[in-house]
Amino acid sequence: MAAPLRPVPPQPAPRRPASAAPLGRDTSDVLQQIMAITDQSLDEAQARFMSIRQHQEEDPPDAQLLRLDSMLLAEGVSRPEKRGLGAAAGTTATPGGCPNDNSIEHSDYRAKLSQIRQIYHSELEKYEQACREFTTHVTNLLREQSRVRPVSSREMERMVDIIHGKFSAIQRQLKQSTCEVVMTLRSRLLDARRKRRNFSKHATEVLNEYFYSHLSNPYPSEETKEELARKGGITVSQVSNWFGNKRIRYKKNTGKFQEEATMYTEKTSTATKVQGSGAQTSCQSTPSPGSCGPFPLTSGGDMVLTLQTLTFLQPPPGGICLQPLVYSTTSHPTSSPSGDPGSFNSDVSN
DNA sequence: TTACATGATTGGTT
DNA sequence: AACCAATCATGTAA
Repeated sequence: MAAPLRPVPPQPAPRRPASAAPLGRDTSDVLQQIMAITDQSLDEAQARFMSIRQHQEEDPPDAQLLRLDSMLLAEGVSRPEKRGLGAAAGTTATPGGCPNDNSIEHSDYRAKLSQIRQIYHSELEKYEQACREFTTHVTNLLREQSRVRPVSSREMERMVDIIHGKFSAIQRQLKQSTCEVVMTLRSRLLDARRKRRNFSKHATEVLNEYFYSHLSNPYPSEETKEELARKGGITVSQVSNWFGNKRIRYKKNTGKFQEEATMYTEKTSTATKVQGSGAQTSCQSTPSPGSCGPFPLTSGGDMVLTLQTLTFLQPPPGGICLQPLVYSTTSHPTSSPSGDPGSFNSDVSN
């Protein structure tokens, strides 16, 4: 008979508004709805979610909830609207320097984020409303019961607390899964590596021309990098990356690049048919004494060769001499000394 | 689908 | 900070 109300199994509230989602619906439905926004690899996210969820039951929830809240806030999900844009995209740091077209991907990201935000808030709203209704329902029940048995206000409060606890657990799940989805989305849409695009042909030409006409010292100065970046329509970081990759790959397999090298040196050689007198150094700022450029010369470099193409015909025993032994009497601080940037053949000696 | 090319990232070194 | 070397992840041609 007067059975005290048990820690109620969440029953549907009596007067559920038509618009509200069914309260008894499993939260995984909500997860699915949110996750459907991002099209793939969400099984993984969900799996992670599940495992986190298990931990969650052991861990003190408050700290975790705080973390979730702050993350959702940082990602611009918690905030109802606007500023989500800046908050979301603003935190996106692409260390290597982003190509200038990433705003497109960012807008894609923001669009999806906005969808997530909408669903998140509408679900949150539903839960809150359901929670209120259910609390009212239970309170009413207790009041009815109080006619047949004494119901202390303490008991009332306790029941309300229990209900709120249950609902906040559900909300926590919602927050957790939203976080997961946002992270997945971020990594998919904002990770620069995933968006790699090959440079335009023109950019590659610009870079190659410089590289092969400065084989002795393929280390463009900051100014030169900027110039190359401007000409190729890419960023300075991309220029640096490109030269880093190029040097290492050229060094590793000089033979593979012979054809390319010949092509570019011929190209530039036509521009500087005559060089002669100045033996216009390629060996600016030599890092290691006795050798020219970053790729050590094996034999002290007493021979003065100025034909770049010879390099390709005669890879050094060590396999890492990029450049024919070009002697430099005048050593420049870095590449691209006076008037160099732009005219990549200024120190080509052929 | 696979193999190779290539831009970006990372960790270590100088 | 710049660079190297290894590696990752994507683009592309066969």
